[in-house]
Amino acid sequence: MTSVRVPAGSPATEEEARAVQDALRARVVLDEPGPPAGSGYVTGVDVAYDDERDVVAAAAVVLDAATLDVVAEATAVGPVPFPYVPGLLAFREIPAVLAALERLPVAPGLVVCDGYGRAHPRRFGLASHLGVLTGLPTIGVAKNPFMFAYDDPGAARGSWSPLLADDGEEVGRALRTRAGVKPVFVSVGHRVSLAGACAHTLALASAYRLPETTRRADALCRRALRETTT
DNA sequence: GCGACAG
DNA sequence: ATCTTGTCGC
Repeated sequence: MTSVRVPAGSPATEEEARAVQDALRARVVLDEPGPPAGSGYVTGVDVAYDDERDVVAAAAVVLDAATLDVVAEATAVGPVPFPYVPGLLAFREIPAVLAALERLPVAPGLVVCDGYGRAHPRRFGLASHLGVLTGLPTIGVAKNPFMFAYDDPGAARGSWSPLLADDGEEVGRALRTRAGVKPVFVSVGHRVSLAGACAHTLALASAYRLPETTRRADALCRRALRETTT
């Protein structure tokens, strides 16, 4: 199991963190369609915590988008760099995720994050942040709607409805990946269109509600956390 | 001021 | 995120 400690260096205050988001937001690229779904590599990233021991473990799992076979995986562990604050999740997860991505032996391709991208109070969620820092195409697939409104999409797999901000902007989509099951909440991160993000999500989530990428990354980071004794 | 609030 | 057993079902 590849594992490495993550370097320190995070905002000292919430105000500082919000300022970082406001500064980096301008670098998000929204006018690229992104790679086509179903081919190339797709990488899932996720993290698990043990606040008692002050440990965060991240995992990055690369899948062949056509077969969903695992191509490569990497993990990284380190101290929890930031408390959980709604809207500032990225500062808690990104240092470890970056370290795990750097340990991969192959280029990640499109990165699927467990959380939001554009669907964020300041339009700069975890997926947007990771995209800007790495330059990679990224999308966010969340299990719960944050502070946005939506109508329940149709019961059929593939049905969707817009995820709307207060000002009426479509910041993402509630996408039904399995018939009759609670939808997932998709938003773009960096260099991918919303339609493309949904196409990737649907291609990755045929057997279960969540994309295979996040399922694999979730299992791996939990295991890495369990096996960490430092 | 009070509550809501991705993971 | 995390605390947490057994159980019903494919």
